[in-house]
Amino acid sequence: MDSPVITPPPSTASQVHDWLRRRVQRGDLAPGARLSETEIANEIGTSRQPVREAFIRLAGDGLAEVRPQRGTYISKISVSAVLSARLIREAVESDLARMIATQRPARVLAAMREEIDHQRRADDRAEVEAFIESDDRFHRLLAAGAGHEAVWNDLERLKAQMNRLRHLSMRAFDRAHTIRQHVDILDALEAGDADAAERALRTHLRQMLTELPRIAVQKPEYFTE
Amino acid sequence: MDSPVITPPPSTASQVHDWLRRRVQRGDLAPGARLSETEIANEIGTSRQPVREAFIRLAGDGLAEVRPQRGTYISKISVSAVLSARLIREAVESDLARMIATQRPARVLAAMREEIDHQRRADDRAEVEAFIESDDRFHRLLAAGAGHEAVWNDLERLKAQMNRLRHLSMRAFDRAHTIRQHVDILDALEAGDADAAERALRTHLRQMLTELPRIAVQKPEYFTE
DNA sequence: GCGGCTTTACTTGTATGGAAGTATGGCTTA
DNA sequence: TAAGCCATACTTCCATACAAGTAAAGCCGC
Repeated sequence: MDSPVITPPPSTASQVHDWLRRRVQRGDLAPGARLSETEIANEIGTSRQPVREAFIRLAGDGLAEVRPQRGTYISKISVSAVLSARLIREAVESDLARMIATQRPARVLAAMREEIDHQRRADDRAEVEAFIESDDRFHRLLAAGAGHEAVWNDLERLKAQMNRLRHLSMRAFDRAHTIRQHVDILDALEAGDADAAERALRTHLRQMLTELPRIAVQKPEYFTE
Repeated sequence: MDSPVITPPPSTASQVHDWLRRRVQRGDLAPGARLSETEIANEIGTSRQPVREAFIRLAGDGLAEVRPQRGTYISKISVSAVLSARLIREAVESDLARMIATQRPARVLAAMREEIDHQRRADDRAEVEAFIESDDRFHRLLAAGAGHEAVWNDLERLKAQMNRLRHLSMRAFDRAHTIRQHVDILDALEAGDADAAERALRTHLRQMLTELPRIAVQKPEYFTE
């Protein structure tokens, strides 16, 4: 019998932290934007302390920088950090794809097919947020299918950097292109062709290498390095 | 002309954080150990607030858990987290090794050879800490050689979990074995044989798969999952 | 002896005031 | 006009007090 998991009621600080993190990832808070303990505290009706602690956690996520006596700012998107994160994802997901190609777990492959359908619908309706979430689930299934779902959580911090970029760059063309590449990956996995799956996956993730410069030129004030 | 990089004086909170993190990684603070804001504050002569903020950062590193109204504890070593971290490292370093094998940057290869000498000396003198540090530098050179040193920083959080295990498991036999495997890797890199380098590296990192169960049985109270 | 309640000593969470550092705009002075 | 000083209005950091929840020891009644 499973024991129920007892979770303590979320503290003010952690709620503020979650709220800020979501806003940063969605691009609602722009890179370089200034935050103020006092201002947010007044806004939500608490003292400065919980807000301050939320800032510390946000800095721990790499999404903000606290400069003593000067102010707290949303981190700009570091080009080199994005490139590193991308390289890591490519390496890890390649290995995961090879594992799946040899095991071909039916339920996971079916779930991936379903996500692709989901992405088609989201694309038709131009629902950007839903598309991104399904895209995330598709890649998460790679880890789950290989029996290493925990890997995905470890990459959370890295993905945070890439997610901000994705919210900036997502266009209708990109979505259609992404779906085609997902199909290529899944076809190779279902065929049990590890080499083809790895190639398709690396191609897919290298897409970002062409998007990054485009966005960096378009919104240079959002980037560093 | 390079401008000097201005770093603000380290705050009390960040100093406490650094201190705690080092102690956790060296195994000085055992997994499951209890921490107290008040106790540490009195010990170092400050108020609870900076200590508390150091706890928050430590929790962000995945090295502690703050349980509201109950206490703060050093995280136990999560078996699944270690396995995930290992899998990620294997995937990433394999790719890095392949890059180096094709480029063969002379200075980096020489530096790696030097680190191996360093490791031999540390092994002779049974200097565990020095050995581990050199081991770290050896692997870091993989990233640097491939022109992606930033990757290594991104893996810092993952390595933190593995480092604690390494401090628990390090024996004279392991050190000698590690050195031999480092030589295998470097030989393959210098020969420009990407496949051999990848094989040697994966073999090396899979060593942990045999060490983990041994330690987990020996000190079960340090582990979860 | 033993189950259950109460007290008490802890824990972390939040509020608030002041200290110290930084940036900015305006004034002074040449 | 322009350079330099200075007051002022911020910022984060730290200290302190109090609030609220937890856990364990001890007492009480049976």
